[in-house]
Amino acid sequence: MAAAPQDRANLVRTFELLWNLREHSGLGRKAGLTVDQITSAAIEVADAEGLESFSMRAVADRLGVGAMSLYRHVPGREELLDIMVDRVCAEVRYDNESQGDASPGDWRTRLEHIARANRAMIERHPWLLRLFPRRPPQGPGVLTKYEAELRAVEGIGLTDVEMDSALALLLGYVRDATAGVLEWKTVSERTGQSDDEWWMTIGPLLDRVLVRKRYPLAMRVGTAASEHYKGVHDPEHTFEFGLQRVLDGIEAFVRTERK
Amino acid sequence: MAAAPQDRANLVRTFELLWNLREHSGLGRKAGLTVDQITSAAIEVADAEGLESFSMRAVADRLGVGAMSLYRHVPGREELLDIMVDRVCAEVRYDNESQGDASPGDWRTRLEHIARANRAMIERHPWLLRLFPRRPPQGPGVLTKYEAELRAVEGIGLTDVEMDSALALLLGYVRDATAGVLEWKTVSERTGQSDDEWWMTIGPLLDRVLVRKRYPLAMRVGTAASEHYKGVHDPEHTFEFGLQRVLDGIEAFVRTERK
DNA sequence: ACGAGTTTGGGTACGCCGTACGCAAAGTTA
DNA sequence: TAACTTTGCGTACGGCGTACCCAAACTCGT
Repeated sequence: MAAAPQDRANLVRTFELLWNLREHSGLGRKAGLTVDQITSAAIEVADAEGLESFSMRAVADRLGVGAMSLYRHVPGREELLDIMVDRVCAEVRYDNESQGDASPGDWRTRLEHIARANRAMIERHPWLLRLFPRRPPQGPGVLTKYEAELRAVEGIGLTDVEMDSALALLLGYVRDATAGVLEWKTVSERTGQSDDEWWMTIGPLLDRVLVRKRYPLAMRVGTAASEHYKGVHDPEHTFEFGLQRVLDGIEAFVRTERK
Repeated sequence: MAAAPQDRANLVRTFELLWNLREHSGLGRKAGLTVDQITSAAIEVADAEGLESFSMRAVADRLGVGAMSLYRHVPGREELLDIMVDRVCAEVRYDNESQGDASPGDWRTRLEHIARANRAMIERHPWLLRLFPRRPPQGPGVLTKYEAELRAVEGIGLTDVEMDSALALLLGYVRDATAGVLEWKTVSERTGQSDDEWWMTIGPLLDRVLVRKRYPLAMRVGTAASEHYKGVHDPEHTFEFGLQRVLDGIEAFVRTERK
């Protein structure tokens, strides 16, 4: 539990990697590998195979190099994950709607845009879900994204801490809801079992122990929710439901603070 | 990605374990180990050492048995985690406030109680956070808890799917907010670095790259939020802020549906 | 041109992990 | 006591992160 000086050194080095602060002396053998290449390959592996198949060896294989070569450029696996997070945060852009050209009071539209952009980011890179909770890497990608998100709630009558809390609430919801959508919609990432097969197995078992009588509400609602997700309704609809509830909650607070 | 029959067999076996459906033939050597003992030891290990130190060997060591003995009683690591989840869900009790003896219309108080009970559960067992998103094990603990939570929102004017969505919204918030509290409050579970040490290292680095000018909002709000968490204010306050926003959002919806 | 110095690539190895397999110990039943 | 069933668990395999170390590739001073 003690803080090893090694940890601190890695933290500093990762920070320098994130901000491109390390200058090359010009001496020595030319690097055939860059941090950017490693990061790209790592993201490709995680996107394609999932986090549980993500390993230093897999990343190295994809680059056609030896496993230990990666450690010349990146402190370790955990730090590489931080760099990956910063990179995918950098790829989300709040170009128009969240900026000043929308009416300044229309923060709700801006937050909706932010919510959808974050959901899209997670759907592009589902492994992000397995990384939370995590201390966010303080790189340019994360900070730019955070700054843009703060601009969306700036000047609507919240204190600094409330702005942070409101954003955390919104983005937390997006993570959770997106996780729900991904969990139910597609083949399960970890077990390799599709949702249908899962219900086909578990449903009869539940009947067998007569839990319908002991858990009437759970069975009724569970079935309804399951049907709902299975495609009769749009999973989009469920995401929107919670999103509007969150925004309503923030809106109610903004109004009482302003009055 | 194909569904191995092995997975299905494990699913069935785990279900039988959860519901105590396996009867003993009476023959053969007496079992010196029970699933309950294994589950208890496993929870103790995860509580004490964290999920990253949780391993089959560690659990076996705590029980004073060989590692492979566990596999006589439990299909594998993943299934043991499912059983642990069901167990800790069973230990949360919604005794009084969330039941019918409160006024039937006071669903908001009931949901607050549920939120706090779930937060307490996560704080007792922080490793739960690393398990989401996860298909919930359909055991007695999980189902009892779900049933009780549904009773809190039954009959207030929501459809079945909306009841499920509202609960998912609330519990998702609780997970996220509790993760935030734990992340900032105590020594970090994974890196072994305390939050103070982290800021001591990262703060000067941020200054060095002059990001205060490029990310004015992020720096201002980040500092404010950090001070807030560090103890000037109660972390309880932040949890409550988001909780009330979520409940406001649900309340606004309930009202419009009823009118 | 050439050795010295510096940096990179990566092979080997160690200690973890989950767990398949198979055998010995311990119990019941005939 | 013999046959059978169930449990405990030692051994072993393949995979992981990564410490260590040396050779290859490059620049520079001479």
